Amino acid sequence: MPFTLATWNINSVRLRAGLVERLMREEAPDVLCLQECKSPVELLPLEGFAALGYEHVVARGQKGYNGVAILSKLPLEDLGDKDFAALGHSRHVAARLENGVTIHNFYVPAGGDKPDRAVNVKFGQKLDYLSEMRDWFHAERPEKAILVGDLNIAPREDDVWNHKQLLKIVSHTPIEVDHLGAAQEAGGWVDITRQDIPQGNLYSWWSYRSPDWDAADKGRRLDHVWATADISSSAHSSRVLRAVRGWEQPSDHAPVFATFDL
DNA sequence: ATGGTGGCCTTGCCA
Repeated sequence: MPFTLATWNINSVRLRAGLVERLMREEAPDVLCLQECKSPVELLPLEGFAALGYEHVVARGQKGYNGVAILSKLPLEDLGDKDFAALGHSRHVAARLENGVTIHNFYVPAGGDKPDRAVNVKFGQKLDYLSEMRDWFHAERPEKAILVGDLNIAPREDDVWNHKQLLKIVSHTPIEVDHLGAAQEAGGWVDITRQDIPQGNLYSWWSYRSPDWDAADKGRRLDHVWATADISSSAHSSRVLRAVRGWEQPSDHAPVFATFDL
């Protein structure tokens, strides 16, 4: 049974519930993972989602910041959440589909402006968060699992609009890329998006501060779809829906899709 | 080196 999964940093799900519903109507992924919902779970606008067939929800939230949700047409079992780096933030939740596939939905800390933990606590928290992800995956050895989310790191040179210019910019520094790679390696995670689209520049985020984001195209690939090796060969049809970044009152992120034949 | 935009916890904080 093939199923299609999408990940999207929505930057306030209550403000953009209409955009979520539009994506559900037009693209109809079986599972839609959201980050930065910025809402307590009890205030999520779930009625409209359920009316479109997304009746199954596993979410964590808090007022104003962070928040992750898995909205699904398929039944979900809540597998809980982990508070990596003990931040007390809603940045992870996991669920299992009836076919036995586990889905991890992550919103990794952005890390502040200065890439130096001695002067920027948030950068240290980001690195610690990634180290604890690494340790957890090393202990858990995930199988039949998919990891998606806004990982707030663009690891490859062609994941950013200008590699050299961004080497000291948080999201593309070598130490962040190393930490992300260690977490990926520890879980045996395969980068599904790059398995399907191995060549060429690919972005999922364009800053609001860029006056003409589309023409300037100063993007970064911050949003990822990973899978464990045992199911990675069943993945195909990865794509970034860049046009969604151009919708009315958009999120600064575009959704990333993949399909799995399982 | 700086500031640019956007959302919410608002007159600052976070991304």
